[in-house]
Order: sequence, then C-alpha cells, then structure tokens
Amino acid sequence: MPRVADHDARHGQITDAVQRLIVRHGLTSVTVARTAAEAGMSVGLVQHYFTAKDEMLLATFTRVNGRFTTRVDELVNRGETEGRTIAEMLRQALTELIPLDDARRAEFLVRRAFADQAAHNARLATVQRETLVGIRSRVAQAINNGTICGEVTQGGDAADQALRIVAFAEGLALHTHIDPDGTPKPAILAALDDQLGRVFTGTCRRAQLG
Amino acid sequence: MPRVADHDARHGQITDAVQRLIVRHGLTSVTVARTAAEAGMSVGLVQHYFTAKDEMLLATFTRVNGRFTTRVDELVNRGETEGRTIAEMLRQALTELIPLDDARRAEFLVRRAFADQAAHNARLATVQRETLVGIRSRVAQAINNGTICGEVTQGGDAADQALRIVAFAEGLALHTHIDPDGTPKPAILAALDDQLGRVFTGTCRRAQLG
DNA sequence: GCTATAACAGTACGGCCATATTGCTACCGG
DNA sequence: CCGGTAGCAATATGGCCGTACTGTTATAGC
Repeated sequence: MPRVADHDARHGQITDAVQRLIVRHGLTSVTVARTAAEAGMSVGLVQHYFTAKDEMLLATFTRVNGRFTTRVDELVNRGETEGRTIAEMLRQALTELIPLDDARRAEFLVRRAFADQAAHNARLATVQRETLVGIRSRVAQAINNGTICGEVTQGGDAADQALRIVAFAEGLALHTHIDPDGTPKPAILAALDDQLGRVFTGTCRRAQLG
Repeated sequence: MPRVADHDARHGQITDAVQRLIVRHGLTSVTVARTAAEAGMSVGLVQHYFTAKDEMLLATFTRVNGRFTTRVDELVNRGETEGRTIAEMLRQALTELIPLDDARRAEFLVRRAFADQAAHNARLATVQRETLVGIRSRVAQAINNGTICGEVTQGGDAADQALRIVAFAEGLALHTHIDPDGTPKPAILAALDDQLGRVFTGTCRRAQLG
C-alpha cells in the first residue's frame, strides 16, 4: 500500500476553504482553482478528494450544518449537567442562529449562500430541510420536556410552538443580518426571550429531564 | 430622431424574463443569452437596455421589491376604503411575504436568490435593506395608528413590535418554503394571526385613520 | 529494496459567458 | 423625401471555469 493521508482532515481543509471564500466574496466566487489556492493545495488534489465541484459544495453545506447542530447539542448537554432551565438552554441554542458575532455571521452567510441553490438542487434541499426540521424537533422535544417538568404550563401542540419559536429566531437572524443598525443586539435578545417566555411560563419542579 | 421604443416596457420584459429564469433554475442559471432568449429578443438588444449584466440584475431585484411594496400599499388603501381593521390589513399584507401560492413563491424565490449576492454587493444590499425597513416602518405606522384608534391597547415601542411581527412572518415564510409539508397553510396563518393578536388586542373606536 | 499504488502537482482542453464590435433597419424631424 | 440616429441583430473575442489527463513522489507491504 502506498502512502496514506487523513481523508477527513483533507475534506475539512477543503470545505473550510470553501466556507471562507463564501464568507469573503459569496458562493458565486467559489471556483475549484480558488478553493485550492485558499486551502493551500493544488487543483489536482482538490479533484482527488472531490470528484466534482458539486460534491465539494454539498460537503461544505453538510459540514457547516452538521457543525451547527453538533454545537447546539453540546450546548444542551452542558446545560443539562449544569442544571440550567430549558428556557435558558433554548435561548442559548437559538442565539446560535443569529449573526451577532463573526463566527455566527460566517455560518449564517454560508447557510444563506446555499439557499438559492437548494431551491433547485434536490440534495442540497434535503440537507437544508433536515437541518431545519432537526432544529425544530429539538425545540419541540424541549417543550415536551418542559411540559413534563413544569416549565411549560399551557397545553398546545409542541411542534406548532416549536415552529413559531424557530421561525421567529430565524426571522430575527434575517433582520439582524440585513439591517444590523436597526436591530441592536439587546433588542434582538429581548425579543427572543419574550417569545420563549410565552411558552415557558412556569418553573421546573424536578432537577433533570431526558 | 429615429424610431422610439417604450423603454420601460422593454426593461420590464427583460427583468420579467430574469425573474422567470430565477424561479425555474436559480440565479446562477441566469445568463445574458438565456435572458434574451426567454424575453424573445436578441442579446444585442438586452445590452442596448442594460449596459452590464449587473445592472440587469439590480433592476430585476429593484422591480420585484417595488412591485411587492406597491401591492402591499394598494392592499392597505383598498382595506382602508373598505373599512377593514388594521389587524386584518396587516394580516393580508404579511401573508404576501409567505410562499403559499405560486405567485408568492415566485417572488419569494427571487428575493432569496439575491440574498447571497446582496451580502457582497452594496447596491443590492441597499435595495434589500430599504425594502425590509420599508415593510417594518409600514407595520410600525400601522401599530401607531392602531394605538390612536384603539386596536392596540398596550403601550410599547412600535418599531420593536413591528420588528417582531415582520421577523416572525419572514421566518414563517422560510419554513413554508423549505418544508412545505411540515407547515400546513392553516397552521401558518393561525400562527400569524396569533402573533398579530398579541399586539392588536382592542377594537377600533373610530372609522378611519391616516 | 523493490513495487504497486495512493497522494499530489501541473497543464491542457473544450465550453460557456459577458461584452465589444459591426452592420442593418426603421422612422421621426425637417 | 431624405438624412441621421435609435432600435435591433448577429457575430467576434478574450477570459475564466470545470474537468480530463499526464506525470512525479513517497511509502506500506512484501
């Protein structure tokens, strides 16, 4: 067998380069040659790891979305061990969606960049949809947990409430991005808290939840 | 002087063609040649009316946004003469944002298609921002009117409430588009009504408002 | 230490795209 | 009725892009 390379690491280098290019100059500006240069490798090597540009972009989108949901899950796990309320964890998680700092903004830009493409590419659309319903179902689960625990006092469809909360957060994200000056950070967070406060009206009776 | 042509009509033909192409295959698929074919004219003629492709795209974006706000304004005017409540008019107006039918979906796709570009093009960003704050200030005005009239009983910053309402509507639009099956039309409209109902809690004491 | 093969680089190629250029045509002003 | 300019078409051009192709290097297994 010949020399081996860390495929996952290489894929990461390439998709990270794509991400940086998108953040800097938009998805349109992403070419294989530029990506190679940004990643510090040759065009041939990029081809070696991604048979086609489409694959490269799909991998980038998948990775970014995966990183996001992973981060949210870690946040929740940490919150649970630290005994936070569900509302607090949810607030933290949803804040991840909003481009309030550079890292969040970068991720937001990438998600947005693929929005147009996803409308006409089945595989991108699938990743996008699964990410979205993943977030929504996590929030719904949190609401169900909250109902059991006592933080949520009112009844009502958890999925429906989750949709409203997530939609609201993403709407705030959009406005924050398009008109940062018109939407100061505290106002955004207050709005988010307010929305969460409509559902999480009680206090937890137990220490933990599943 | 030589023969004359209706410049505005030509611009409209071209930008309409661009819009159709975006809806069908995304902004990436829009080329000058394809646009000319779609509009039923020669490449040279497109060049005659738009010195560069950028101008063509900017004009398209501007037109679509303009058409949207015009439609909303007409809706409001009609609603006023017909003596609707402010909440009803607002509900109608915000529903225009959500891709619940083909026409709305087409517009939504175009707005989304330019999202990535706008992040890296000052002129597109300006159009986008102005459209957004335009909508928001209209909603804020409606809330102020509602306060005077009696439909809005609680105090609070109208701009802030407007932000929340519009953000919510756009979030619903996003979810409707990405996951249409997971968000049935009635649930979307109910959510929108619910959100509006949080602000418009009273009934109008007067017939009309400015 | 040989050898097969993965890892990697460089370049060539065919295609499409935006735009420049050129030329024809129709019609308004006089 | 005629000259000139705007309207319009067709083609030429130069560049970039994705990808195929060819070649080189390094190392794991024997």
